[in-house]
Amino acid sequence: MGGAGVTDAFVAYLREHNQPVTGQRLAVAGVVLGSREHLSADDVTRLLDARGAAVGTATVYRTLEVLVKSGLVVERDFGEGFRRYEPSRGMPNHEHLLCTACGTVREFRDERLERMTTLMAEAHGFARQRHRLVIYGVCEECRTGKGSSGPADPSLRPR
Amino acid sequence: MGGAGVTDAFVAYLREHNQPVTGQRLAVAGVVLGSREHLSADDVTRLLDARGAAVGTATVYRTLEVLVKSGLVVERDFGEGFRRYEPSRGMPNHEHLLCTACGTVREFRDERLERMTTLMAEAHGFARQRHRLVIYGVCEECRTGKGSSGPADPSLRPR
DNA sequence: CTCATTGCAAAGGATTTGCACTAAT
DNA sequence: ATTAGTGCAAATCCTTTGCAATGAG
Repeated sequence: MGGAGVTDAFVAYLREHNQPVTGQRLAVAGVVLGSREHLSADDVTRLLDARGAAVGTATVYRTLEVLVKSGLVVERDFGEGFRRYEPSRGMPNHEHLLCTACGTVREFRDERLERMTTLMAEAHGFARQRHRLVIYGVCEECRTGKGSSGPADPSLRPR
Repeated sequence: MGGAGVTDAFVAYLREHNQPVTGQRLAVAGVVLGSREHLSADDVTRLLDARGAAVGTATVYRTLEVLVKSGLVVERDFGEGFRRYEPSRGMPNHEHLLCTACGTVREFRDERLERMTTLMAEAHGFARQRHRLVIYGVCEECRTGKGSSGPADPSLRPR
């Protein structure tokens, strides 16, 4: 299946911080770090249920927080009313494209934005910390009617 | 004070749509349309209370919805966990700068972004609908320590 | 008068927290 | 053994909804 030891870095992080390495934490980390999607806390809970390794809601949230603090996962808010989590992979700063029809998220990088937003902030006396760009639109699959290549996992969307 | 008839357009809208023109609606519209801030539903409620014209929470939300539908007000979500509302004024599409220290919002326009985001979306097979750019940073006042020129109204922030 | 709006309180969805219980070290 | 994590349920926060009372046209 692929993701053999995707959680290794997380285990290392926990050990370094003298935090217990529990089965629940490994399960949550495995799901988030092993996914290419931008999962919501609920998505994670559901995937774990489906996988037969149910974890309590509170623990899912608490573990996501630890993952974010470890730097292995990034928290996103696309204005949908809930947060999503994605593994930090290599791509440091990237932008998002959100399909308003199926909810799929595509990411891409554009170096210009980094510099542009810094200049824009300076022009208004702000010391830039970060920026968030989300482009809302309709993906190719939704436009051409092909219900294929979407989120893939049925237990994810629709919400 | 300035805003004599800022709600005229709203009254016209309500009449055109055969909707009752109530005191509460005018009060909410007066606060939102007459403000230069990006108010939350709670800010609106509090401003009305302070103004001695208290309006029920549900009515505030319902009226904000009508204002948004009328096109006179725009709804924003800066990922703070709640929504903000701002009058549509002239500025059609603009970006936001949010001070992570005091919560102040500054807006600005940059024509390039419109075209850029359209191209970015197309490059990934998306039909662009809109975009949202928020630059997070620290405003000049907060950096220089001067607690002046901030949100102005004490009943607004802190939340 | 008649129907839509209002206000209050209950309902909701996402996320957090209190606390007894269980497990990691 | 100790200490921290876990689950469940209760609690929060923002927003929505049900429903009787109220007010606009």
